[in-house]
Amino acid sequence: MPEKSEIVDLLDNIASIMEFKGENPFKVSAFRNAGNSIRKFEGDIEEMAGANRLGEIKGVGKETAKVVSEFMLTGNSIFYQELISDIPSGVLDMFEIRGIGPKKINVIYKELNIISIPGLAAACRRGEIAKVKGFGEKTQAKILEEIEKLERNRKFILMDRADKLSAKLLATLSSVKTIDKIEVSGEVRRNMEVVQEIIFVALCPKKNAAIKSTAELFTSAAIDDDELIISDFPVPVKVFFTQDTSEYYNLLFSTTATAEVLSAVKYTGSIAGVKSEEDIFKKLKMSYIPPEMREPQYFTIKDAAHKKPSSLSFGDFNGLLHFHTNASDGNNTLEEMINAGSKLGFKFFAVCDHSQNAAYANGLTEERILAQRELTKALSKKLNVRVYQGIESDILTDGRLDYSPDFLSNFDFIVASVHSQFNLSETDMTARIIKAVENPNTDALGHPTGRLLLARDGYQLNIKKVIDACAANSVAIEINANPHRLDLDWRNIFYAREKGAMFTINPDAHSTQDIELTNYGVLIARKGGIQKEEVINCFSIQEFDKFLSRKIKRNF
DNA sequence: GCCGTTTTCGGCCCGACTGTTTTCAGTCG
Repeated sequence: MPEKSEIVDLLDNIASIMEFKGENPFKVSAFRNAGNSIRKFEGDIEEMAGANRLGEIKGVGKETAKVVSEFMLTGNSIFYQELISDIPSGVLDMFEIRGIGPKKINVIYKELNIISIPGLAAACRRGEIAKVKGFGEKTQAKILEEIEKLERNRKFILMDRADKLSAKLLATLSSVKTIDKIEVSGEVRRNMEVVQEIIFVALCPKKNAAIKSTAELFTSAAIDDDELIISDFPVPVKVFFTQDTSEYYNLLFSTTATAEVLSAVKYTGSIAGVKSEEDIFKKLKMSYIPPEMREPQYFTIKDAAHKKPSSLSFGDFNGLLHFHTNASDGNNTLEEMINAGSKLGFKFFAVCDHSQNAAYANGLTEERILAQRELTKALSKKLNVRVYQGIESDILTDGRLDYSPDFLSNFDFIVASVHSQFNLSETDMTARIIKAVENPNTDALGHPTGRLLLARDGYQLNIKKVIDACAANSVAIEINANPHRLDLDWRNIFYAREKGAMFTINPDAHSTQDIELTNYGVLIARKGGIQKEEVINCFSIQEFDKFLSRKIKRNF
């Protein structure tokens, strides 16, 4: 049964290809809208399809419902297959290139007869693209740059996908009778934000039998000595087998860290006679380092106290601080978000919808904020939880926050974020963000670099200067827990902690399901050794109130 | 293609940005 995201992708692909073929733009957006409706739909899609009720979802009509139910039943769509039947597959690949869309791809294919990404890259290098009407030198350079980025990024998957895939694989591999013990290793074990291979280490008394029966579970599995390489998934999966306990821990240790770190801890080869990873550290005459901190940056930590492993967990969280509702671009009402958060153990809430400048996200006008403030008061009483009136205020191009200074003091909690004008110079962007951080109304800096992992680089920024400003102004630095962001990058956590900065770990939830994304932020925070005392979400209500009142007396 | 109805046909989100143009098309969020 296809996942919901696969259904949405199918409808999006159909829309793009129709656009490429010059279909009626409204027909195109009908497919795109149907995809959006299904993405936002909270009920059971499978059940709706089974009961022939997909058409009841707003935005899904007769035709789109037909495509979806066929796809769910057969994993295919004849409509889609017919649509792409006369287009070379290499042309379809071009839709992944950022910066060019269906119209430009059409020109590339029809006028230049280019039918693959490598062919397009070659034409760019020969300078042929710049000569075409509607294109130019800059577009040509941009296409080439994006193709190169795409080729690099193709080798990786995001943390959430790796997490789910490795959990599924672990369950499968654990069911192999000849495997006594198996653990995930490598990048997944180090809580890496992007992953290019998934590694397991297996202990098995009958090694060859275990390798053989494991290989049989997969379509494409190659045996290389004591290692199985499985190519059934978006990234390679490697399983290392051993029948020796000491070797098992050596394998776990050596496949967890990179060569750079193994060299830093002077691990030159298997250490005999160990019964655990702790034993290996003892033999290396070092104190234990948890897997997620086994990174080169660990060895640059100046304050010995910061080397302490983090015990931070989802259970430490009291405050759900940066989330959206259907007042701006979220899917759920404030009440639904609070109820869902309460069930997960959150005790106080700061709704942070988009500010008025964010028109694309239905940002709230002053009038609508005042209405939301009444709602927060009513819900506080009704649900018996503390609800703060927050905002994710856009940082305008000149560094001012959205709304007038007078009106800003109406908010209890302000996350300041950049959502526009990404292309400033490093100097201008740094000054812009520092100005926002120095604004006495700002409580937190949202997704500090604006990066989208495997998709878009962060803006040009002197991150250290920004961190300095956050620390100096008691502004919490966000670790945005959305797997596409995971921003602040964990590599900058060490510097931020050194400067005494506070952190806020937020799901940036746009639906009730998103709240649990907080977990990915926790995994990232643990890489930097962050303790719960450094995270404002883990404060008690009293401590959080104290944090809010640290600067100015609010109007509330 | 979907929706809604003043129900079987007409309207469908749009502004910013970029790079290409010489007044605008394509892409993105």
